[in-house]
Amino acid sequence: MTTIYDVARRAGVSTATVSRVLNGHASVDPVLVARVLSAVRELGYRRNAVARNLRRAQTTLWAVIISDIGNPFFTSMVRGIEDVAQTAGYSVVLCNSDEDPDKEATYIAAALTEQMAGVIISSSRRPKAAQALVESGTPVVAIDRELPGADVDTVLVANERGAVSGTRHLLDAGYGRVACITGPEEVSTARQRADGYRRALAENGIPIDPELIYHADFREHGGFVAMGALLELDSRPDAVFVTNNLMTVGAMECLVERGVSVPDEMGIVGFDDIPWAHLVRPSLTTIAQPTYELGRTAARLLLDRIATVPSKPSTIVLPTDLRIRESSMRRHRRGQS
Amino acid sequence: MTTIYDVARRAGVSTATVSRVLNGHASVDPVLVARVLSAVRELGYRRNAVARNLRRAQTTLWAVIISDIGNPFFTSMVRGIEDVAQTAGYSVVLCNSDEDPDKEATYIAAALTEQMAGVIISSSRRPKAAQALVESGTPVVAIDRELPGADVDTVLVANERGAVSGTRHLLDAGYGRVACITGPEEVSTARQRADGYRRALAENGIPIDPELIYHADFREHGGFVAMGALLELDSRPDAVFVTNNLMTVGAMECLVERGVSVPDEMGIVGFDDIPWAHLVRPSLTTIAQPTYELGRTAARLLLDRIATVPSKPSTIVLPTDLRIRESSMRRHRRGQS
DNA sequence: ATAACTCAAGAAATCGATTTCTGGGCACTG
DNA sequence: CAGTGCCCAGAAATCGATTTCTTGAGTTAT
Repeated sequence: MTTIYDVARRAGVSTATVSRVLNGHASVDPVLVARVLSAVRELGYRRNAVARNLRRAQTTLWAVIISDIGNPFFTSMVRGIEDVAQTAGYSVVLCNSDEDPDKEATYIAAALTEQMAGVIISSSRRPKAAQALVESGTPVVAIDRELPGADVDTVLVANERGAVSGTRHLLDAGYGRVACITGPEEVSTARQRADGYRRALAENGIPIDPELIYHADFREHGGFVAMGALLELDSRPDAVFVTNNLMTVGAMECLVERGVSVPDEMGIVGFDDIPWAHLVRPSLTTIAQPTYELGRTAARLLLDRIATVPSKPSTIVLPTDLRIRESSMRRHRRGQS
Repeated sequence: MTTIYDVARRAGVSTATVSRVLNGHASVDPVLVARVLSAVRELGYRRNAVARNLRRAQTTLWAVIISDIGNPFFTSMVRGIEDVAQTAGYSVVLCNSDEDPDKEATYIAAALTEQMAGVIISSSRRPKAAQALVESGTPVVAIDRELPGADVDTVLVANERGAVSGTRHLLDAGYGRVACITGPEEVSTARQRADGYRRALAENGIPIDPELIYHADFREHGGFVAMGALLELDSRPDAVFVTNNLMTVGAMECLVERGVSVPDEMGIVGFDDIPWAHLVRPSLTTIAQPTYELGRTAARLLLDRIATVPSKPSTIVLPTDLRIRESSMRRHRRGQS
């Protein structure tokens, strides 16, 4: 491995001068610049980023901690983050916590010991580890989910409002008994979307039936199980609002398996679009989120935070978009069960 | 930031002893061990990984370079890699090249300057940059696609064989004029899968019609355009074999838009499963790949390569699995166009 | 013409860990 | 009891860059 010393020797200058040439922080005699640059070229020198990071006490790495890399919602978000990061000269370390607080803590610890330049996190549950992050002074941005107990920059979508629009749409379409499958109570998005569901019912003067609200795990299987449970109820719902994409798919599978026809016997609206929602039959009505934009926004906030430390954390809320497709369009009005 | 010196002072020992305690490389008086550990705890000391990496001349980071983070095939693969990496104490840096050789070169350079412990790469096109990687002695594993001009550990699926099975299946189902939409010629998977298509035709004594082989870009839009072009042919095909998942989706969209009924007017088989293929109507017949296992295997190869440098690179080929669903099951035999 | 100042480049310190080198103390052996 | 080894812990070197400090040459002003 060639080092800066090799370059300095070959160019007949000191390492300080080589460093100055490479970083352009001070003026250097053009003759020496040329000598250094050609020495670099001849030796195929590549500077050791680890040594550099040590001296400068920071890296060009961002940790992005998400809870499920298998969910297209997160990958689209990551892409948005990545695109901004790369143009700003940062690389993204992807950390998949799988909704496991221990795994998440491990990654946060790694971000700290590796001196990462910043962290973008969509936290599962209540992480005490995140406290340490914030206290260490590492720039942090919460994305998609609030970071409980930490005052940091945050990018969210209008969860409650989106949920209201989806639920209201089901009611407007003529469904009378609308259920809700939501995520773990500790997760802010699960709570807010369920709140929106409740508000939409309240606005229509419909009493809330706790039996119709089911907490699952935000995964496909959870949606499947939840849907099954709802179908077993004595007074079965005729529509369901599902608060994330994977659970929506699981619920659909359950309905297909049991031969419940959508949208006639059961209307369904899911929060967050899925790729190819339009190819699924019946095509799925969804509350789409600006996933890519979510990532870009978080990344820009992080850039700002890295550049200028002292300023109050801001929260940005992006709008959702109700995409009406077949799964919520009952063709024949039937007697409500 | 507390350093190892702070810990040493507090424990009344030298930094060497602290290091020995923390790494467990040599025996240390249990009394001192206890003193060091309690000093660590009291100070909340966290070792600086950057300094450590510099001294040890290697990091605990893997670069995973893929060509499309939006493709569920790659994310599932990444998950497999990640799961192995984490249990072995490595973190994964995800690099999304977007099939852009320049972006890819940038990432490879970063992997080099950051002294990453290893690289797993699914290369777009012919990267000269990859040469530098291999020459530098960085352990490299090629995944999904061969790395042209470099002799490295490789994990692939049985592309040609899988393509043969998919094409043969279409012929067996009674389709007479089968087209093929494949990827860029420079990508090994695109070539091998097209080869499989040709072999299946040859085995059935069907002449290859070059008009029926379309090279697109492995993306959704590419599949859409390709399908459109095939439909314009004077003697239109009655089935199509598509060599990746996103292009399959694009082709389906085109067929839906033009009102071509699948599978009656057009049979379709896609390489690589898509999530929710069973919810799409008609459900898609696919040649499924063991994506997660692909990732795990590559990660294990990389671990081996890091542990024991000198050994000949190996190539592992994993099997594919034809999943027959509706899109290739013509219900009524029609006259071939 | 000399003092004060500017500026570029080299020498050396520094970042925070690991690892080699060194020396003192203890045990075992002849 | 002297000599040889061994083991453990501290001192110091080291990784490869950046950055501060120092020096000397050249410039400007009085």
